[in-house]
Formats: sequence, C-alpha cells, structure tokens
Amino acid sequence: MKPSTSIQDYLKRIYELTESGSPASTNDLARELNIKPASVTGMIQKLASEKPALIEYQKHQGVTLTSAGKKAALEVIRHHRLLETWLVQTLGYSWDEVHEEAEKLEHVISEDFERRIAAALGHPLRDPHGELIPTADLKMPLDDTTPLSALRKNQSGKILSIKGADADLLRYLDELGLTPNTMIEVIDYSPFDHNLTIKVEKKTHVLGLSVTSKIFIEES
Amino acid sequence: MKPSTSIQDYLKRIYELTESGSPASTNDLARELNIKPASVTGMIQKLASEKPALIEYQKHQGVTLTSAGKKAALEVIRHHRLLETWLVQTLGYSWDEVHEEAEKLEHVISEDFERRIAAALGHPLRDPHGELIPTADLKMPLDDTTPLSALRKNQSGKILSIKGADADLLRYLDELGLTPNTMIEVIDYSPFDHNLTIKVEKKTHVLGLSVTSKIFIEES
DNA sequence: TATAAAATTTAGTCTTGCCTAAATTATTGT
DNA sequence: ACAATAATTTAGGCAAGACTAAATTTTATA
Ligand SMILES: [Mn+2]
Ligand SMILES: [Mn+2]
Ligand SMILES: [Mn+2]
Ligand SMILES: [Mn+2]
Repeated sequence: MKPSTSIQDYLKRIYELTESGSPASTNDLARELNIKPASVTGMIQKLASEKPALIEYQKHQGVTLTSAGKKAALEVIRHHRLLETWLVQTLGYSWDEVHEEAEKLEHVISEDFERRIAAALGHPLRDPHGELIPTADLKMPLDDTTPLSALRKNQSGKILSIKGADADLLRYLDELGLTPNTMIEVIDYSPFDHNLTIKVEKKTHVLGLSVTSKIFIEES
Repeated sequence: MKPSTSIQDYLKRIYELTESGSPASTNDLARELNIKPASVTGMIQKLASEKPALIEYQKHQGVTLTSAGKKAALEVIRHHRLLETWLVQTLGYSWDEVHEEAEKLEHVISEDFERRIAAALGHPLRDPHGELIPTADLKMPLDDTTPLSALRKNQSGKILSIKGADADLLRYLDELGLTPNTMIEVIDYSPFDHNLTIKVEKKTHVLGLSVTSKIFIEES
C-alpha cells in the first residue's frame, strides 16, 4: 500500500532531519511539520509498529528510517524534486515559487507521470535549488559538498545547492546572484559573528551564518 | 474555505448528473462515486446544511446544486479538463490515459497553476474528449450538440465530444477514427436494437446504443 | 545532587468520511 | 388498494489524523 499523504510528509522530514546521521527528535519533527509534538508521538508509534516498520524508534531517543521507510521517503523526494524542475522548465515558475505547489503534487502523481516528466526533462540530476534528485531505482546520489559556512578566507568554489524552502531567502540570493553553478570566493571571515565576506561576479557581500549555512559548495 | 477532495468529487458528480435538468438521486450518486448510498445520504445532508448551502435537498427528492455549489463544481471541472488537455499536449498522454491522473491532480493544483497551464495552452475551449472547458470566471459555455443516438438515416455532422471516461470505449473509438472534429454520416438505422450504421472516412461501422449515446454531434 | 526547565509521552477528545444493519418511505405490478 | 420491491434514511461504529491538558522522563543548572 502507498503511504498516506500525512505519512509521506513524515517520512520525508525524517529523511531530511536524519541526513546528518543523528536521529530526528519529536520536537524537531513537530516544528518541521507544523504539527503538535503530542500528535507526532502518536504517528511515530504507529509508523514504528507497521509491518514492515517504516521507522526505528525507542522512547525519548528519536527516530531513524528503516530501509522500507527510506525507500518510501526517497520516492516522495524524487517526485518533489522532479516536479519542481518540471514546473520551472515548462511553466515558468521561479525557484522561490515552486516549492509549495510541488509539496501538494508530490503525493498524487502516478509512477507513469513520474516517468514521463523525468524523460521529458532528460533525466535531470538536480532540481532548481541544486538538490540531488534520487534515481529511478531510489538511490540518493552522493555529493561532495561543504556548507559555505565552513569555508574560510581565500577558499573558493562553486555553489551546488541551496537547502531549505524559504522563499524570501531564495529571492534574496537570486538578487545577489547566488544561484547554483555560480563561482564564489571567500574574502574574509569574522570569527565572532561568523560573517563571511564573499566575492561573486566582481561584487562582494557580507553574509551571516543563517545564510551561509544554507548554501552548499563544491570546493576548488 | 476550499472544499475537501471528497466534497469536490460529490459536487462534480452532482453537476454531471443534473445537467439534464432533473435532480440527482442518492443511488445514482452512490453508483458514480463508488460510495454506499447510506454514506451519500450523510454527505448530502451535510452539504445542504453548510452556510452557504452547496446543494438543495429535500428528503427522498434528490439534489440539485445551489449557485455556490455550481461554482465549486465548475472550478473542479475546469481544473480537470485543463489538466487533461495539458497532459495530452505536453506529456504525450493518449486520450484514454489522462482521466485517472487528472482526477487526482484536479484537487491539489493552485489557482496559479491553473492560470499557467491555461495560458500555456492558449486558453483552450475543449478538452481532449471534446468536452467544453468552463471559463476562468466559471461559466460553462453553451453547446448546440445532439447525441449521435438521436440521428437517423441521411443525417450527418461533426463529432464534437465523447462523454464519459471509459478508457476501453475511447480506445475502441480511436481505432474506428471516431474522434472529435471527425465528420460522420448516418447510413442506416435499425429501429429494434437502435443500431446505427455510420460512414466515417469512406468506412462504415455499425454502432449500438451504448456507443452512440456517448458520442455528441454538431449537425450539418 | 537537587531542582528547574525542556522534551516527550499518555490520556482523552474531535472532525471527516466512510461502513453495515435496520428502519422507513416510495414505487410498482396486480 | 396492497403487497412486494426498490430507494432512501437512520443509527451505530470505525479509522485516520489532528488537538489540549496532564503526566512523565530527560537534561541542564545551581
Ligand atoms: Mn515515484
Ligand atoms: Mn507534501
Ligand atoms: Mn477527483
Ligand atoms: Mn481554479
């Protein structure tokens, strides 16, 4: 059985929150999903007791995905990222507008639809934010990527992706020319506030940690 | 508030069943929606007591749409038909494949998405089955159309539309070349079984009532 | 190491939309 | 007119997925 829209959203968030390696906490999930923590506990318990279980869960210890759960999560993420790519390419959406639409469509498109848009787009590797698109057999490609916040003076590289769906941030970055495939160089670093001064296309900008932690770089 | 997916499907079916003028019965609705009659009664009572009411209802008398209900129905129908048109045009779906996909997408696309596909398609008047697409301000255009089953020997005309979503029928009609905009002529009529012999592109076919009642003609 | 604060879980409730079984109302054939 | 049949409604239940309030557990702090 295909998981419900609700469950698909839980699994997707759990995937994202556990990418770092550590389990996802009830509260983090509640925040990301805009659902009260008590309700999240309920759903977590349900997902852990499905057969096969979609998540691994021990009281108060947070959750991780089982391989069944991971597969279901990657399915949704593939839909989401293909849809975003497709909306931008064929309907002229801008990269800050697509997320909400894809968030709803991802749950209802058929596998046939997925194949058709993937083929029409030429089986793209990344979505409009530079995020990797899981393959048709539901493997997430590997990526050698560093958050911009980890770079220091004189380091440089190419922007690969922007994490997160904050439309305001995306519009801001767009104005500064900070989009995927752009080359940047770190000019300066302020140790106390973690601000980075970077150079992009002859211009310099000072960016705070809330921005630099969302931008991912391929170092050069 | 936007009606739920369930309610949207009820309103759409009620619209279709009441196009003839007579109210839609509980049983007809139950059959069309694949929902048990008892459940339909429950939903009907709910829709009739919303404020504003979406349907008009008197016990045992069937239902009709109020103007609010009709507007909501036309909204869904517009989505459905634009989506079908778009899936055929941009993703190469055939006319017998699109219905199911549109049936799910119609409930989740945004008004922005609707505007974008309408514009991208050049504001089409009809969907791939020849059905009229409600306008952006939610009026259903008028159509001077006759079911093929009402034509008799020597009458002729152009196929405007095929009613209903039966994929097998659509594939069959496709093979015979009976698609919208095709000219046909009635060669013979059998009064007992209501079979019609028609000529299409030099070929003749004998069609029963279950087929001819689904094909709508502009007489010439 | 004892509290205080924060995170998490439990318990109980609500809404939506469906179901079955039983009761009621309408229609039909004689 | 009246029984049989068909259509519809009522009554009672269930599952999903959310919520609030209260209890519990963990973690942080003094
Ligand atoms: Mn898929
Ligand atoms: Mn979603
Ligand atoms: Mn539908
Ligand atoms: Mn609309």
